[in-house]
Amino acid sequence: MKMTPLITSAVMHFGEMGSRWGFNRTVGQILALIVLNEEPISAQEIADALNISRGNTSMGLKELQSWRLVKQHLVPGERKEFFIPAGDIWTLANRVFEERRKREIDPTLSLLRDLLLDEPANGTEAGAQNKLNEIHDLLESITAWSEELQNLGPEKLNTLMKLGSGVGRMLDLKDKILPGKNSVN
Amino acid sequence: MKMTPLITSAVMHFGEMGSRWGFNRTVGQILALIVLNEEPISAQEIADALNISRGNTSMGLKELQSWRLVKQHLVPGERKEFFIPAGDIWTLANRVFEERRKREIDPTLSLLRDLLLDEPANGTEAGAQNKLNEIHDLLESITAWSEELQNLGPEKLNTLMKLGSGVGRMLDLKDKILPGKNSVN
DNA sequence: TTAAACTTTCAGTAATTTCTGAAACTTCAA
DNA sequence: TTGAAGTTTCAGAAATTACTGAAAGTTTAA
Repeated sequence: MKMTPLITSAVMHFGEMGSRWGFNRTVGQILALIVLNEEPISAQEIADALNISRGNTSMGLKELQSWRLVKQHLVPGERKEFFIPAGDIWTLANRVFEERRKREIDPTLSLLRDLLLDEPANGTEAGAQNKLNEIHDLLESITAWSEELQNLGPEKLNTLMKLGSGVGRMLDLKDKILPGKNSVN
Repeated sequence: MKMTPLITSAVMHFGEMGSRWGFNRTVGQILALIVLNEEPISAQEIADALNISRGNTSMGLKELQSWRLVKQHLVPGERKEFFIPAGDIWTLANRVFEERRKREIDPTLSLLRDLLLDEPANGTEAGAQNKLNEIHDLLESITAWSEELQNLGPEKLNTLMKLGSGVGRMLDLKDKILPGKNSVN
């Protein structure tokens, strides 16, 4: 595992950004290293390349596996475990979205559902509940929509993204194309 | 400013989630309080309701203003400043997306652009650059797409989201509807 | 101008998160 | 079974991030 200047810059940057993406510095670095490395890489090599303890490496790898971003790769004849990305870039990005949705939206959705079951005790609470209801509906739309996009599959999703402003024009025409169904207002 | 049990639960939860959404506990709590409160609320009232120092409140409000999530509201005849949400729930969600994109994607995009300008020094670097290029393209698509969705406006965006699986069928037909333009492949 | 009413800043402290490294654990070959 | 080669765990240390509160700053009214 040779850390060329290019790879070093990228790895360091992914470390910096790590915390903004939902994991910590070393987890970000480990991910970058595994993705950018052509060959499977062992935990010890990672620890050496990044100058971090073996323990930290182990925990980082565990976390990345819980995010389903990296997976183990058994090399025949080798005792130790090697790691590789859990899929192509597209898949990884999807996984990050999905995991983050689970961590950032789902818990709130569930709390909001609970809070909306209670009868408002007074005018103040009624007003607050209205707001919470709006938030709830919005988060639910986002969740449904993101699931929708997921099972559209990469190719179609790509088509949709590349469509650009065409999507607006298409929406204007949609009632002609998909009569009756799903019409809003 | 009366903290009913309902409002308290919501505010505490938004505090917990704050860090996952890109700001810290008290910033999350302050935001929730301002959104759920019908009337404009002063910094002092916020500090009292949340049991946090006046200084912390001031910094939190500054941060929320930098995210363009809350704004000042001048009450005639009152010396102190009051705060209200910077828009409806929809607007706020949009702002969060936008700010997060700025913090989470833009810096990476800019680094990747730089790294891709360099000539690869060897095979390893060439391979890494390929990956980086894939990541770059993906992030650029996401950025372009999210801008696209933004200036679609709330109504159309809502239509699109509510369209559900219809979007898949629509894509199958798109070449008939928008001949020539934006065709992919 | 003064001072009251309010806001902001920031040095220091507190709380939280991350990391280390030694010990415990696992697996496998001999 | 033993021990070598590896992995994981976790208590405590280090680093980072958030918070307090006193002091400095601002604004307005008299």
